[in-house]
Amino acid sequence: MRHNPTIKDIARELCISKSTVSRALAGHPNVSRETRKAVQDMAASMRYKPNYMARNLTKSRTKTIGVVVPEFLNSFFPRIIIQIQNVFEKEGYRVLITQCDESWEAERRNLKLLEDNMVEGILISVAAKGRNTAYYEELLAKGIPLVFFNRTDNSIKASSVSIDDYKWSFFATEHLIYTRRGLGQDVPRIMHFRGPLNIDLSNARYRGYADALVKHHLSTDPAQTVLTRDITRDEGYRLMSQLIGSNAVPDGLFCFNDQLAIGAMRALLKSGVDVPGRVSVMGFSESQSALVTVPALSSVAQPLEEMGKTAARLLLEKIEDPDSEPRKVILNASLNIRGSSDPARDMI
Amino acid sequence: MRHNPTIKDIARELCISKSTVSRALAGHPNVSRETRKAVQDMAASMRYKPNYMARNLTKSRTKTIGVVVPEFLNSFFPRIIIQIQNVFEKEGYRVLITQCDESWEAERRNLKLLEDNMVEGILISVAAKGRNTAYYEELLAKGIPLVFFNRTDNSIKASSVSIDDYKWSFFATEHLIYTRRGLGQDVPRIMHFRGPLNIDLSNARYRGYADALVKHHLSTDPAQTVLTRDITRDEGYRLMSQLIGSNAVPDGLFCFNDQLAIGAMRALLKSGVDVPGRVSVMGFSESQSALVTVPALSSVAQPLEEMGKTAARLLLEKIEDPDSEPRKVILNASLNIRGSSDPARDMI
DNA sequence: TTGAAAGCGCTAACAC
DNA sequence: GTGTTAGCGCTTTCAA
Repeated sequence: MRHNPTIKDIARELCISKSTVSRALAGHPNVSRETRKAVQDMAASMRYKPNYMARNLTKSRTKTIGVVVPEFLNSFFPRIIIQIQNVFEKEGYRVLITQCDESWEAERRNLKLLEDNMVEGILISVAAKGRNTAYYEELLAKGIPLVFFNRTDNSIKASSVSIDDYKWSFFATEHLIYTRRGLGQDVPRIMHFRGPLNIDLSNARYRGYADALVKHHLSTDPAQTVLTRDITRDEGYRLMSQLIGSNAVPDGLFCFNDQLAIGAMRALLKSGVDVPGRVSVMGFSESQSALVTVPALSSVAQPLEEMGKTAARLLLEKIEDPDSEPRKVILNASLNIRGSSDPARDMI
Repeated sequence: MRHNPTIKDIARELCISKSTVSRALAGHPNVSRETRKAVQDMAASMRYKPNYMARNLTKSRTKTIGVVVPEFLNSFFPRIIIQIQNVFEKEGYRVLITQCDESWEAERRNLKLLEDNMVEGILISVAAKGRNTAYYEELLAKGIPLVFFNRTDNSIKASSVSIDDYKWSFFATEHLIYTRRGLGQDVPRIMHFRGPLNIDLSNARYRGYADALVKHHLSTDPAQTVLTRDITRDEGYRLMSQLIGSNAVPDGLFCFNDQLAIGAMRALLKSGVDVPGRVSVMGFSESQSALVTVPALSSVAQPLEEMGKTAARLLLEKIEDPDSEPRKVILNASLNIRGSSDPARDMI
């Protein structure tokens, strides 16, 4: 690294003190107009850049926040992250992004990494495997604010942004029921591929599903709910292949996420089972691929951009006023009905 | 932020000087075994963490590098980024990630942002729209090393990692020719959806395509190559719809990337055109969705993990030895033939 | 083997 | 308005 000009250099050049330079640059009131102008011109001509480390050291701040997501290979989290970055960069913060591949240990390592980097706050969506509740609390106790988004940890007293997973799962399941009944099946058998138990929202989604069945007087046989090992396409494919093998193909399938749904649909198509004619399939969270499958996948769309922005603002709020009360924001969502669940829709 | 313990605190506690503490912690040789032990124990019990800003300020380093990618909604760049992070975190660096949504101006802003953050080096894959060559050179001149990956700027003298886009496009095109000939079409009409002209590799891909046609004595009518406006699914869909409308559906289609290919395939399927029976389609870069379409999409697979690791190491090399010569690394790739191009393959 | 002192670049009292 | 001084937490001569 070459030597960058410092306020000292500017001061020497102008034969004034560095405090004056500092003040002029910081836009302090008590600087004469001429001095300020001179300093600004000199700074520009020397291509001066403030050294943020020195500045932050004196102010004992880092102006850095961290983001922890379970994965970022699907477009879901990247779309949120982009918004987070937008908000924080505007405020002069740096954003450190980490992903943990759904692993509990990696999540912990990431949190530690961010802590070591002295971030002023952390935005997190919890991993599918395992739970770091104790560590979240430790961070909170150390004065590092946490804001949860999408996948929250409800046992923690911290701000969060999410949608009403219960409600939308209820609606999604009802949609499947209505559709199958519309096709003449009065008592459709609707199954659920249920996400990991240690994601709070996966339980909410399950309850939404189950309650919809109850409301419509349908069987809630536990065998209709399959707990998934992973939340990937491969897992969806595997589970549905099993069902096909044991002749237990349902009339409707509501999946924890799109990946599972896409995998399941693929297994069905491969076996020549008609989707949606024979089985209606619904995903959740509207992935990139929902519009790539044939038929296109019905899913619950979340306002990701808003979620990112809101999460960022909640964290900013907490950083600026550490004593502010945590807030739980619930965003709206929507049901995107496509060909995978409803024969009346375009298949492509 | 609460007050973290500093070496001063440790020193006071142990009644020794902070220089000794610093040395003990840094693993300097000239510290007695007992002192070192005492310091380490005390540091552990006080939960001491070095303040990286102070450390970096004294050493006038930032231990931060930046990454600039054109987008990260497709899994392509995230997969590379994960590897970059792995390499650099192991070396104690922070990684700042930025994306520019293919925009030239946003890319420039990102570079500036990274520069303001005093990164010690930048890993970049250039945006589709516009080119910041002059700015790259400015950064290089300022002593900030740049390493290009995937999408390089060949006019810049800097290290880079990529695959041989010409060669693999040539192979991909040959595959289409062989397949169509195998189906009895001696003189197949192979089209190309060509990527943005200001991405160097998009020209390489075009040349590979064109040369394959020449080799096999096929028409290289310019009308067979369509310059795309974007490199998205929508654009692929739009272009193919036009071709269908004007009755100009080709026998084979080689696309700049998977997104275009998927969009094109969708337009074909929507119009009831048989893929691959009537048209063989090939993408490039093996996206997440390649295995979601029906038929599955043939594509050129790149070693993304290796690309990320290699790019990271090249940058590290350059940071540690600024005078080292730039190196251009070409990685191997492979042709993944699936149902979209070859009727002999599984469609699902 | 250890300590004292200077300094990295910047900000913020406190004087004048 | 402006300069002086001290200090953020750490490393690194230079002495002892």
